[in-house]
Order: sequence, then C-alpha cells, then structure tokens
Amino acid sequence: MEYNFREIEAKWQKIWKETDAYKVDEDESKEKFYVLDMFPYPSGAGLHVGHPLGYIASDVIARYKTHKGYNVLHPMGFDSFGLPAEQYAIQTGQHPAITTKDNVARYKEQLQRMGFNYDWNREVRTSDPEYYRWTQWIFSLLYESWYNNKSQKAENISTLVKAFEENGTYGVEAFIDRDWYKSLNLEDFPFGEYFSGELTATDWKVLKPAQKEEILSHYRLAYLSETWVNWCEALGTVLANDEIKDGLSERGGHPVEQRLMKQWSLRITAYADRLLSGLEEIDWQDSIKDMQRNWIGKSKGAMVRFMMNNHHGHVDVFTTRPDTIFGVSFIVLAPEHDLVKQITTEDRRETVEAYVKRSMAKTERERQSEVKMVTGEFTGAFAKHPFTGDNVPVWIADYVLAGYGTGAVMAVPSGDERDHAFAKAFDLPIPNIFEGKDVSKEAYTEKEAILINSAFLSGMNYLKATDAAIYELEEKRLGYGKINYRLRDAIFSRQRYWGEPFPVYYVDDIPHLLNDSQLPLTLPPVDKYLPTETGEPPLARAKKEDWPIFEGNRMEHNTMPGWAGSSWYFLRYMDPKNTDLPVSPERAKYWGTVDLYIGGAEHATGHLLYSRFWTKFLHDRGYIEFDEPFSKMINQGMILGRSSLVYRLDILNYQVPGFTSGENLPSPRSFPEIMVSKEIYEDWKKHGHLTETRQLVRHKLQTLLREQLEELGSMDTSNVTAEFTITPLHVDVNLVENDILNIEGFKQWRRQYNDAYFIAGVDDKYHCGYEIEKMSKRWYNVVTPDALCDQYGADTLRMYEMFLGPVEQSKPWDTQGISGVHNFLRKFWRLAHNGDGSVSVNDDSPSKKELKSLHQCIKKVTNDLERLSWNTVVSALMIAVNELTALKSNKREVLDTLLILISPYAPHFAEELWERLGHEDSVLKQPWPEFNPKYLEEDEFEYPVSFNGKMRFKMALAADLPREDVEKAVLESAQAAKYLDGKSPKKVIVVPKKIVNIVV
RNA sequence: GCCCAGGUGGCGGAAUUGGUAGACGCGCUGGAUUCAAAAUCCAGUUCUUUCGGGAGUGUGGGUUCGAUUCCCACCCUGGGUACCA
Repeated sequence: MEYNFREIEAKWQKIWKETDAYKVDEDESKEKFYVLDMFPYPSGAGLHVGHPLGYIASDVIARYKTHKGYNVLHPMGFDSFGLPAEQYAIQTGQHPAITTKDNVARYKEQLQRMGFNYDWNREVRTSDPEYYRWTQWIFSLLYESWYNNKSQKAENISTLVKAFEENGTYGVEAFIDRDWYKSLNLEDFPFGEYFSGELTATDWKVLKPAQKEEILSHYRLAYLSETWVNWCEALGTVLANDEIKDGLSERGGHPVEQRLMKQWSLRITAYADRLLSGLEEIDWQDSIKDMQRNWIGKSKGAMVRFMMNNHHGHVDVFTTRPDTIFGVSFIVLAPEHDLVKQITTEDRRETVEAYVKRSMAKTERERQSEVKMVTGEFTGAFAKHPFTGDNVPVWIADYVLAGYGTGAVMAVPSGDERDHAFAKAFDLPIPNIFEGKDVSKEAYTEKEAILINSAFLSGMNYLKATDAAIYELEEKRLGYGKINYRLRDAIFSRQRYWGEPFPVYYVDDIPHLLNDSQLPLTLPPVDKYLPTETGEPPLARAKKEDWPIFEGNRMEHNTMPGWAGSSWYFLRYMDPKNTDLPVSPERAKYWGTVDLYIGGAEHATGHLLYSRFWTKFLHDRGYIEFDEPFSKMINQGMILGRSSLVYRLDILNYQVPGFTSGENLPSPRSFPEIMVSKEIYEDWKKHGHLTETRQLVRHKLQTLLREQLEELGSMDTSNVTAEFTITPLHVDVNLVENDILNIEGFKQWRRQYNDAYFIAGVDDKYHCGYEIEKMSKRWYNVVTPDALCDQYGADTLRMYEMFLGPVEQSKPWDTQGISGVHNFLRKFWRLAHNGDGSVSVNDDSPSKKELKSLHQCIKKVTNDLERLSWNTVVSALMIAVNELTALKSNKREVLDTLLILISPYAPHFAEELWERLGHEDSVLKQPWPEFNPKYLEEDEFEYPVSFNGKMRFKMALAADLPREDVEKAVLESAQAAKYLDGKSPKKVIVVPKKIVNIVV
C-alpha cells in the first residue's frame, strides 16, 4: 500500500482525541518544560500557511522534550475579545460572542488538522466569563495596591493607610509623582495653600473619606485620571495616533479633536526600572530587548529651575547634561507649555500666539517630519541662570515636545545639535565650554572634553562635572538629580463593548470595587454596539436592569483593552479550571516561567511589556514565585506570499497601412484583453520596445486584427504598427502551476477574460511573473493549510514549513517545493514496504554502514533540536533516508529509531509506521535515542589538502596517523609534487582529522 | 538620523569553535522505464575556461598558514524608532 496520508492522519487524530493522548498532569516526578505559542486572535479569515509556522516549531519542541522525559505543557487558547468582532457586530447587529464562537471553532478545526499536541482540556478564551473573572480580579488587585520604593515592590494599599494613620507621610517612600498634590483642589482640604504633599497622622485623620480616597488614588497602581485623547465625534470613539491622517480619521476622514477624558490608567512607570533590569536575565532576541529599552527610555540627568526675571514664575527643565549648564544661552519651551501665555511680553504676544496656533494645528507627524526646518519665536521674557544670574532669553519652538520631560529645555548650543541649529538660525550666542573644541560650525556632542568657562565646573570631565553640578543645584535648592523615563502609564480604558467590563461602580463619581465574590461581572446586553448620542461608550446603553450586578449610581461604562486578557493567560493554562484563584500557588510553582515562547515580533512593546509588568506585580503580591513570564523567546519571521502576475498588453492606437475601407478603424478598446507572457514583458521593459519577442507579438496581433476586422480580407497586414503599453496584473495563484498559467481557468476566473487573447512564449506556454509580498486576499496569493493538508497531508506541511529556513527569518512561500518533502516521506515509507505494499522489515542486526548513517542522524537531529535549528533537522533526516535507501536497508533496529527521530515532525506518519512495524504501544512514549560515537569512528580519514588555503586534492590516511606522518605522506605524494612544482613548502599545517594546508 | 537583523547558485537555504563553500530540497537539462502520462530511478547543474586551470559568499581593505565566519570603512534590503533635552 502506498503512503495514504489522508487515511493515516484522520485515523490518528481520531485516536488521539478519543484517548486524550495529549492530556498533561502535574507530575512531580518529572522535570517540567513549558512551551507556549503566542495567543492567536481568531479572525474571520481563518489561518493561512504563515500562521502555523510558530505552532509547528513549538509542537516539534514539545514532542522532542516529551521523548526526552520532560513533563511538557503545550497549551493553546484564544485572545477572543477584540475589535473585528465588534466591528462586525456594529455592521450586522450580531452579538460579537456569536461571531467569536464561530471563528474560534474554525481556528480550532484548522489547528487540529495539523496534528498539534495541544492539551485542549486547558484551552482558555479571554472572552469567557470564567476567564475574565480573573482579569477583573487582577485589576481589583492593582487598584488595591501601591508601590513601596523602600521594599521595591507592590503592596496592599492597607499597609499605606496604616502608615498614614500612624505617622502620616513621614517615612513613606512610595512611587508617586513628585507634584501629585498640585492637582488637589486645596480649598477643600484643611492643609492650606502651602501644602507640599507631606501630611501628618492628624492631617490624615481629619480628612473626609472622599478626600482620603482622592489622595490614595495617587498611590494606587490602577487609578482614574483625566487624559488627553484623540476624540472622533463622527465615529463616536477614541482613535490611536496611527488611525489619524492629517487631523482626520483614517477611516471615513472625519475631524478629530483633543479631548480630556476620565480614564483608568495602570502605573507601569513604577516598574520602569525593574522592567529594564529584568531584560538582563531573559534570553530574548536583542532586537526585542532593545525595543523595550528604547520604549522605557531611561535617561539620567537633573531637574534645573530657572527663575523668571521680571515675572514671579519659573521654568523647570530636565537635562541629561547638567555638566554643560554654563553653556546655556537660551531656554526653549514647547509651544503648548503652560507658561507661554503668562510670560510673553506685549510686543511679542501677537507673533507668539500666531506661532502657537500654527503648531497646534499641525499633527504630531507633521511636526516630526519637519526636522530640517528650524522655527521658533522669542517670548520677550528672560529667565535667570541659576549659577551666573545672567539673563537667558526664553523662546518657544516646535522641536521641544510637551509630553517629554517638563516640556522645556535649557539650550546648550555648543553641546547639542538641535540647540546649535536653533542658535544659528536665530543668531543666538554659542558660548564654548569645551577645551580645545571648535563649536562655531557644529556642536560637540561627545562626553570626552574638559570643561572651560564653567566657573566651579571648569577643568572637570563629564562625570565629575555632572556630580558637582547636581550637588550645587541641590545645595542652592534650584534642582536635583533625576532619572527620567519616556515610558508613560498605560491607559486602561476603552470606549468599546467587546472587552472585559471593569468591576467598578460609582457613588457620587467616586469609584468603588465590586467584591471579589461578585465576580465575574458579565457584559450586559445592549441594543446597539455603538456609542450613545452623547458620546458615552456602548455600555452606557445598558439599562439598569440589564446589568447582572448594579450598584451605586452607575456602573463603569468603559471596558478593558485587548491586552488585559493576554497579559496573564500563560498563568491560566497552568490551572485553567481553578475557581479560587487565577492560578494556584502550587501549580504556578510547578510550571513556573515559560521555557520557550514562540511568536511574532510585532508585540515587542505591547503585550510583551505588559505581561512582564503583570508578572512582576503578581510576584510582588505573592501569587507567583517567578517575576519574568518568558525566559526564552523566539520570534518567528513572516511567511510572505508569492504573488503571480500576468501582463496585459494595452493597445493605445494602431495603423494598418493601405487599409482604407471605413474611415475609422475600430477602437482597440473594443478588442478582447490581450495577455502577453513574461518574457515579452521583460523584453519590452528592458529595451523600452520589443526586440527578440517582436515576431511573436506581431504575428498574434495580425491574427487578432484579421479576426476583428473581417474587411481586411486577404490584405497584407505585415506592416501593421501599434503603440502599446504593458501592465502587470495579479492573478490567483491557484490558476498558476510552476509559473505556467492555466489559461482555461484564467478565462473563467473573471468575465472580462472570457475571450482573452494570449501571446505565449517561445515554448508555447504562458509564463507568469511573480512578486514577493504579504499574503493577502487582495493579491490573490493566500495559501491555506487546509488545501495543503488535502493535497499532501499535515505531516508533509509540517515538515515543509520547518524545512523552508530558519524560523526567525521572513521568507517567501513556494508551494512548488513541498513536493520534495512529500517525496521524502514516501521514500521513507517505501523503506519499510515491499513493492506490493506489504510491510517488509528485517530483524537482523544492522551493518556498520547502516549504524553509521543512523547515528550520524541521531547526533545531528539531537544537536539541532537543542539549538532550535528546526530546518536542518529535516535535511539530516533526508540524508539518512537517502543513505539507507541506497543500502536497501530495512533493519528493524534502524527503522524504529528513525521513526522516533521523525515523530516530532511527522507524528501521524511515525505513529502509523510504528504500529505497522508491530509495536503495540505508541511512538509518543518512546525515549529519545542515544547517540553512540563509536559507530562514527573511522579507520581512515580523507584529508583535504590545500595549497595556500585552496583545496586541491584529497588523500585518505589512517585516522590515528600522527601529525608528522601525515605531513610526510602528503608531501611525498605525486599530487603534492605537481602543485609544489619543484619548490619546497614554506610551511605545512596539519590539523589531525581536519585539514592539511601547505604554504608555498 | 539612530538602533537592530540580514546580504551565499535560477530559487529556499547549509556550512555549530576560523579548517573541503554551495549540504538538503525546488527548479532546470539529459537518460531509463511507459502505448502515453503520472510516479519512480540514474546522471548532471556556482561562474568561467584554450579543459591545464582560473575566479567566487554585497563592495573595498585588514588580521591569519587558512576568513561566509574575526576587525575597519562603505553600499544595499528589511524591521523598529524618539527632534527625548
């Protein structure tokens, strides 16, 4: 019997399902291994061949580790809250839960067909109330937590309240904004206007509950705050920056305005430092780590206060170079800086306001793209230099961003390129503070020079001067050393329906948490999934009685963002049915961190950062022992589509010399579409006109014209001339095989091609071109795993995807190549079968050659799997099968072992042959074969002999021949004499069992 | 601009520690088998050549007995990004 993959795969998938073959239990007797795939969002389109790449890779490792004796957790689930389902609900009125359920079912079916060893008993879905109950619970825990800088971890808010009750803020070192108290409405508080954030136990005790609550909200890790958002009235929603183009929504082109909204935020900034330092411990690609480092954006420097000269205000600036403070010759504020209005002098007011107005009208993108253009305006005001007391002019300019630091910079034109350009443009002084450097042409931005003209800093280097400057600033109370982060707190509210509801209700606008025992708070039904007319989120549509729980004056109407559920899902897989906790401490301890995480790099600063944050937080609060979620991560590359192209010849006009009947020739637009083969297009493209393919086209055009213009009769049409252009068009890849177009299929594909004309190449075949681009419906280049499972089987597809190349790299999909892997499996199959299809296996002990092939394969496969080189394993298996086929080997010992080696890649195949070879148990249960070096030992080694590093000939010598004898044997050989050409070698290098190199 | 990854035959790629460049597969060429096709098998396939050789891993240089691998400069492709004080 031939290798009948359809029957075999269906058979084993059924058996695995019925016997629950991949069920995993906690087993203390075995070491654990946790392999995880990045959570998929089940879209309506289903999977294409690019999606399972990482799943196959993880499946191979999971199976390999199982053979190696590990207890392997390899779960799968779905990130099932999200926008596409909500969008569909808005359009159709269908509840997103239904859409989601259908899509998940389709995904699951596709995944199951690929033979993955997921333990589906552990499946989780973020939109399942039993799951999001715990997402809500974690939110509540964040709300009930503050960050203690002393212990460097999150603690229960009650410890903070207790501290306040005993000693006020004295001795409390919390993570809190230095200026937090400025937003309090101090008139209502008993401390008076000189309050600076410090309070005594007595102060605390006299506060009203609402006031206490307000103060605590500045400490909580989940808090409400007013945040600027991009509000689009027409769409009734908040938009992300990249959803806006030229101040209008990308979708629909509606106006977008900045609007303050009360939103939940998570204080991820408290973890900035730990998120940074934690990167040292984890084995991730450097590019991802760098992205996270940049995102967190830690910079060390100082806050410096510049008092205004003729005004009672002051400007605070953040600088990373306090050592250059004596080089300051002006100050620049962001145009939207609060102070601008107050300090601008009357004579400058009009110009300044115009500039502010202009920059506010520009989008973030525009302001960023105008890097080369230096613009700005003088406010007319002066500040005082903190050390010299000199007047420093205050300017405003686009290049200073309101959102970073304090929205103001002290400009040091001699040490900063942008400041330098600004000073040049507006003729401001460029005082030099660097010894031996010329700063008249460009700024000196390195940190190597000794300072001059810098009072007490003169003569110091960068490090010393930085410390000294900060020390002096602190002495004079005009500044302090500060570490600044680019990282912002994470906005955690979304004005959407299809997400986790917050377990929050309001009494007089003060938020309260539901009790944990009331969770989950499920989504109430709504009549429409759109925002209300007043711009409230969709949940505001739910009537009081529709809410499963309703407390206070109203419930929270926002829902959580997409990353809420995915920030902790890897924990739930450990204990998916737990009704007391997200995960039990015992299970969390057993499974621990994810040992191998495989997924795309697109989540570098979103999901991967938030997961780390939540893990650290849950660790702090004592729920898990580890504080990094993913200890090793591999980022799979994208599989790109290989689009096929046809080339349409568009005749612009044509002449038939001598043709006079009928004044006007019919328009070429009335002709059928003309498709030319790739070589014709290339000829035309290369020369600007046709050269070698000219005759092909000419003949065809003549025929065409004759058909279209019957009046031509027997006229000579050899002098027909035409002007034309050729346009490449995408064609469905299913109509193309091996770059040859299926012409009949193409004609049926679109109505306008029914009568199309084809000008083939010299071999009478129509050749298509191709282009590598993303797999997408619009390019007709999507290849689905289902189609390939039908045609070649899941095992072939699995092996082929791995065989394509390194998992991390992006690479084009080529359906052609899959036949090679399929043939390999059939070849392997034939090794154990007779020509008539009966099983044929030989129980004799294997020969030396057979054992050598086998053990070479064991060695290579094992090594490569350990270093996660999935693609080379396939080659190694092919080599072994090729060698064994050449030896006509069907020894049981060899085949059995080879089947275990191949089983991670082709599990159905391995299981079936294993059974056919007479085994009663499953191949899954077999221990991984051990490599024995003794089978690879050879008596002889074939030395490559090179001259000056170029390999010239080979010479077989005894493997244990000493170095000197090798040298002697080589030099005495006739071949060596030829290359030496009478000269004596200058030097001879012999590396035993490696190489001989002769220098002449 | 800066950061990261990468650049090897017609194509995907291999070469693990500096030691035979092009494994393995696709495609292509020729042959066997076949009424024919499919499938299978065999041989060939980096370029060049006067058939002795010669050149060759983006380009140029360097270190070395020996470099795809290490160092320097540059070019190109892909990804990321922040005018970040």
